[in-house]
Amino acid sequence: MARPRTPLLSRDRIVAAALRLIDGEGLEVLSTRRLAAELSVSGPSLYNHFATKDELLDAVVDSVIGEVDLSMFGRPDTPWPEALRAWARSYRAALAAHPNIVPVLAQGPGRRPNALRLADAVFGHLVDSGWPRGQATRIGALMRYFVTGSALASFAAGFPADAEVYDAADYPHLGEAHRLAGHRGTVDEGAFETGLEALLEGLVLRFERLAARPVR
Amino acid sequence: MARPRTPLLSRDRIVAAALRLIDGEGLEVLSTRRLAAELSVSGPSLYNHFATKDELLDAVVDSVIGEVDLSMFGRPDTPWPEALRAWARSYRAALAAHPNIVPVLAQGPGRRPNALRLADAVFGHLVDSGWPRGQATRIGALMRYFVTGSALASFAAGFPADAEVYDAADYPHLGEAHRLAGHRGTVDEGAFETGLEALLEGLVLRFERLAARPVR
DNA sequence: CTCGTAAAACTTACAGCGCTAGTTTAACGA
DNA sequence: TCGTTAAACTAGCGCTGTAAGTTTTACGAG
Repeated sequence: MARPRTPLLSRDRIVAAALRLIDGEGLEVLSTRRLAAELSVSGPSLYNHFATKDELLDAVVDSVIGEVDLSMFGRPDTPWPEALRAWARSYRAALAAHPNIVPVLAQGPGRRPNALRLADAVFGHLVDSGWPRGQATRIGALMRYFVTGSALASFAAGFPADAEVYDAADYPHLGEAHRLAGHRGTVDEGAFETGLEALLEGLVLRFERLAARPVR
Repeated sequence: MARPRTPLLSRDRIVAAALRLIDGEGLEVLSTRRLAAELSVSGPSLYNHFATKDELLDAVVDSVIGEVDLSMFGRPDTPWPEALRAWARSYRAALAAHPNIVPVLAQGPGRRPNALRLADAVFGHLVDSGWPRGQATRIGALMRYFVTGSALASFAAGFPADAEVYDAADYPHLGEAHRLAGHRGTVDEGAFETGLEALLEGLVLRFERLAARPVR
């Protein structure tokens, strides 16, 4: 077939179909052929819209980043610790809604539009709140480390559910670790919330120390 | 050729060669054929030692985790904040020494021997220091989130070096972001250290609050 | 020592992968 | 109208992980 009268594909259509496939069946299922079949076209047709499969995956990642709520940064009266907390939760929720794309998201450069928009919002609010620019940059970075790390893989699932794995000679403190996998949601969520609160508390202390001496 | 008189391969040899190849040329270069060629054998021979390529990669990951220094947890007189700090730095350094395998490491379950040994050491030291077991579990998890997140991708490299990308209408606060990529090392390292200190400070506050009320 | 079994190497081959090159037709603008 | 560009298809390439079959060696039981 030659060029159709009405376009069969668009970047948005392709991205949405790819995300649906990845969410529904996993990242490794996303081949160009499989995705094309979902869109009732042939594999190479995708290359009319994306130069490489990686470019397509970048666009999928950016659409997920676009789901992160940034509204808390648009309210100058919202204290930065509260804004960071709300944002980190929204960020993690967006990633949790699409766990299968997170490995790509966590690894790749963040340089696409929604990622830059996110960085701009966080950085802007911190600087407006009084953080020096260099520190604000670091906070943007470290929060990304923490949130993407927490969304990437389940900590609890890393422990086999078979109690016999934990030979007391090798792992003297892991006698109860086989129970973790069965509480995966609460363990992982609890760790995220604990870490988030610890980070915020630590940053508040740092901010107060900065406020107690001249801002340069 | 049939079975040789002296073994050509062993799991350790295969893992070491795989890590060398990944470190030297990247993860995507590691095909079974390429790895086999490095070992002067044929691709399918690897399957005598590992059931799948994923199992091989798991073993490579575990060898990297084995490089993390855990000695600070063997000294009961070392305060837990100092032990966590030293460990997090060693953990990140081990990952920084092998950046190309980090995506696999960060994503996969941690259930192999060295990963369990690491978890045992951290958990054990925290519990011995007075942390309740549930909290100690969370701390082990959140530290993993943070360290692997920080080692996974450069934050600074996520910002294009071309200043024209940052249209002030879209990104009003990112006027200087094009400079980040040129300071990649110091930005990323600084963010890690800032986050680590904030985490530890926050956890110290939490520990003191726990100590101020009955331990259950 | 013999013999059956398991193990470790090789070769051949499969199905699937991302992507290129070439062809056909439609859209677009001069 | 016509040349160029764009979007779809087909055929095909080199590469991927891995299965199946063959050959030889190691091992342990009898």
